[in-house]
Amino acid sequence: MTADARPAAPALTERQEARRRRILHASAQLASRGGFEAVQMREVAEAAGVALGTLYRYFPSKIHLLVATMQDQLQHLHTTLRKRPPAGEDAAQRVAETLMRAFRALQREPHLADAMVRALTFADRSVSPEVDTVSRLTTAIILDAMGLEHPTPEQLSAVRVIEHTWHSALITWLSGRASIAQVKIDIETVCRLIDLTAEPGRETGRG
Amino acid sequence: MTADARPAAPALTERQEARRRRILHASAQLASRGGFEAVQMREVAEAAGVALGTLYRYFPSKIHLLVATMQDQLQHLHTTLRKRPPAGEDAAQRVAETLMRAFRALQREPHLADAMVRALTFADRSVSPEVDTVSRLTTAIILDAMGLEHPTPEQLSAVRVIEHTWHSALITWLSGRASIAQVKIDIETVCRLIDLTAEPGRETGRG
DNA sequence: GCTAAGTCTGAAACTTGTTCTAGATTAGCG
DNA sequence: CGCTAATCTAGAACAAGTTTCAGACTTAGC
Repeated sequence: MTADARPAAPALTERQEARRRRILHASAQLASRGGFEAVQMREVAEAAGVALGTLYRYFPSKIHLLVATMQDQLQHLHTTLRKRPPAGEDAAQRVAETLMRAFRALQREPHLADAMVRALTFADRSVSPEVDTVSRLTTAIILDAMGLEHPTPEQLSAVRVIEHTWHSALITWLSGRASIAQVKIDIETVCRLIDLTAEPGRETGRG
Repeated sequence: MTADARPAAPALTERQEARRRRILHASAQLASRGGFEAVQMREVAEAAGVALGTLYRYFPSKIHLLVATMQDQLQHLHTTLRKRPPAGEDAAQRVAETLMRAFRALQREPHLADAMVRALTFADRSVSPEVDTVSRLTTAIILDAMGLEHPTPEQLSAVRVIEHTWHSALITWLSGRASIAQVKIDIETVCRLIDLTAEPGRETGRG
């Protein structure tokens, strides 16, 4: 039911788990201040109270660190959303509402959003597993909003396109090339794809 | 009619124009070999036969350089496409065909694609004007394929979403998280939005 | 408690993007 | 031609991500 994040994490000790959390916390904190550039590995290490080498043992690159930070934040969001699910009439509305809620959360911490999203789209192949985890989490959130347990391939395509739009629209907003209103329009526009792929007469069986 | 690229370029001399071209050529060459990482400013400068300081006078950062490289390549593509426009029945087909043609071009130089696309999405506010130019060029290419001179706001939204999908799908392909087939499906999926925004009975007035 | 293996620390070193400087070259102009 | 301002060159210097290493500390097994 729940998406398992780490495939073969070799069981960290308590102190190691604490270190990991301190690192992620420091990362998010620094990112919240000044975005991607403000997350400097030496500063993260110092703020987390670990040596630079240790930081690199936990997260093999700055990109890995920030993608893990995003994973963390997304998990929070997912939990929050499950507590208060979107209330829209049809699937498209609920997905749009969900994404707009996430967007508003990001607007509260635009620098953090900058660091996480830039890392996510800049990641190369060496970060693929971690980026994939983020992607699966995002997919899960969207499917939740749609109220689907067993989506058709067509619906999965629509969800992928929605994710593409979501990431890229965030990028344009973060770099100041699109307004908040424009991001909203883009999200609503792409969500119309959901109506296209909905099989008529087959409503959500969600209780 | 044609999109003007440089707003206030202070009229380069012939030797300067030649230098600029040598730099862009070196950039594309190095990018073709090894992607984003292989474009090292010192190497670009050496390959182009200019001093490092000069390179930075022409392009104030590696990102600026790669975005300019993309601008260059897109201009080629636009010219090519105008010579052999897509032949599909309706607008959605023509746009999908156009993007797939561009995609095949990128597949021939995957490393170059990597460098350009990663730079484009990683660019921060300081590169906004240049990224915007690329975006306008892309929009022009898509509108050409649709055969529209005066798109409605709704249609522009669809085009923006298509661009979002295009960029983000490329990213997933470049980082090995999506197959060529999947990119094709995503493009075709998002192009269905065009049908949604087409006003019935109002066909292209293209001669 | 003792020891071997693994982990963490502190610090230096290396890489590549970026900046800076002093002197040489070039362009435009009288 | 000779002057002046702008541009270009070579190279050092700096910044931040990443790697490396010797020695101190933890952990697990005995």
